[in-house]
Amino acid sequence: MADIISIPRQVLHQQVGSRLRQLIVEGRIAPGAKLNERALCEQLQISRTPLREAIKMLAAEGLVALLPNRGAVAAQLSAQDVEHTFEVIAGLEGQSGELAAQRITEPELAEIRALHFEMRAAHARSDLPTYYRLNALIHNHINAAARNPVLTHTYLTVNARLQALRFRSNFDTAKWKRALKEHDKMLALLTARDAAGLRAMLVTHLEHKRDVVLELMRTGQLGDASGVAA
Amino acid sequence: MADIISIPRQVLHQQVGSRLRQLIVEGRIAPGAKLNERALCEQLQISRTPLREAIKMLAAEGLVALLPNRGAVAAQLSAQDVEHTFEVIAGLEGQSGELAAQRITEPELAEIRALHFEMRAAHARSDLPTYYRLNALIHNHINAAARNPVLTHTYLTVNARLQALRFRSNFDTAKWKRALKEHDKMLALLTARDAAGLRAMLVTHLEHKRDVVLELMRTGQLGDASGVAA
DNA sequence: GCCTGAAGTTTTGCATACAAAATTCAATTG
DNA sequence: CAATTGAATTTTGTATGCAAAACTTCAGGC
Repeated sequence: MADIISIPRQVLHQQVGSRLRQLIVEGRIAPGAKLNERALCEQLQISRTPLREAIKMLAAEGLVALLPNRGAVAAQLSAQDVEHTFEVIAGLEGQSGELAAQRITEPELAEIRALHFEMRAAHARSDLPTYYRLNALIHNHINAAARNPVLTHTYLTVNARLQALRFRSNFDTAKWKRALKEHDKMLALLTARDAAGLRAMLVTHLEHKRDVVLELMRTGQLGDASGVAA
Repeated sequence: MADIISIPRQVLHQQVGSRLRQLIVEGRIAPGAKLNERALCEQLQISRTPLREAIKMLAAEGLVALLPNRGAVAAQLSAQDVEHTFEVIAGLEGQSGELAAQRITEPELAEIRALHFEMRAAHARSDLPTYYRLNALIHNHINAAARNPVLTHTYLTVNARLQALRFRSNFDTAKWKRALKEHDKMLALLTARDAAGLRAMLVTHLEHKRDVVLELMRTGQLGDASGVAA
């Protein structure tokens, strides 16, 4: 009999890891910000051991950088890092689209279509947060339809590093419309099970996303949702 | 002035991480084997704190699995895991080949060519260990020529999980010859800067490697270079 | 004979203690 | 007044201690 009463909550370092990951991805710990152990311990009401273990996990994921004898800081991507990361993400999403077109089931496709129209609705309302949420959800659903947990895990890990960047980026109307149009096309290609076409479309889509992010970096408009800890 | 005397050796958990990674990748800690903290502490002459931190890093890399309240075991891939992982590696190597064909310099190409002929020599001598070493080196050099550190890091991380599997796999003469022929082709495509062709060739090459590994798994011939700790 | 289960042992998970490195900051000197 | 040095403080890195969970062993019951 499995777990009637207990709810053996995840071990602490996993919980802490999830929480820290969330804080960094949402930008509440700003890129480059120092992770002060004592401060985080107090905030999270834990001792340093599980905190440090969690930090090591995030370091392996590339979300924080370890400075020997100087602790850890939230990863901060240079323009070059962003280019490199998007190049990898484009490859991963391209592959995931290619596989999804081959493997997706009707119900899965229906769900993505539903999300697609919800996203269009959010666009019509200029509801950016909802748009972002649905956009990410669609990409994740396509990824899931590729039926490859290793691919999904790799994608999520690499993508997490970009999430903090994109989180608050408002982009202009023309580019938003272009992104929408690309999503229309993606849906059509997925419906037609056009694997090569969807791969190409996703790669292009990601290149455009990259350009948007790079431009926001240049003009310094990235979401500094600072105000961490303490 | 930077580091004239000190040599501030890496922090302990990094060293331990590297060592453990090596032990697992080389199969000296067998897949599925338990990582006993006390035993490893004694063997490595360290305390449990840095060891546990190292284990958490390897868990994030996918080299060990964490069992709540039951410690960690070296990752053990099922046939499905192997298929999924090779699918991802094929994508990553394909992309890396595509980029390398666009970005490789003459000296880099010359070095790969040299390694290629060394590898052919090892084949002629039926020197499997040397063949493996050079084979891996060639793939790493192609990867490096893609000039994308994020891609390289992702590739190395995912590939590490397979390394333990391939490490001792002897494969039959026909398949070995086929692999050699594929390498000849790869070199030609790289010389011709045929990006799409090299991508396709690498994907095929990886599919063949996958089939070799899967067959070895089925027939139970995988290198159990067991004999860990103590 | 095999399952059950309870005491003892081991092992893991978290907290704390201690040591070394880095940072801070004020006093001193050029 | 700027720069520098060095003591005080903070912070990180490692070791150890303690409690809870898991495993082992062995006796007893069905």
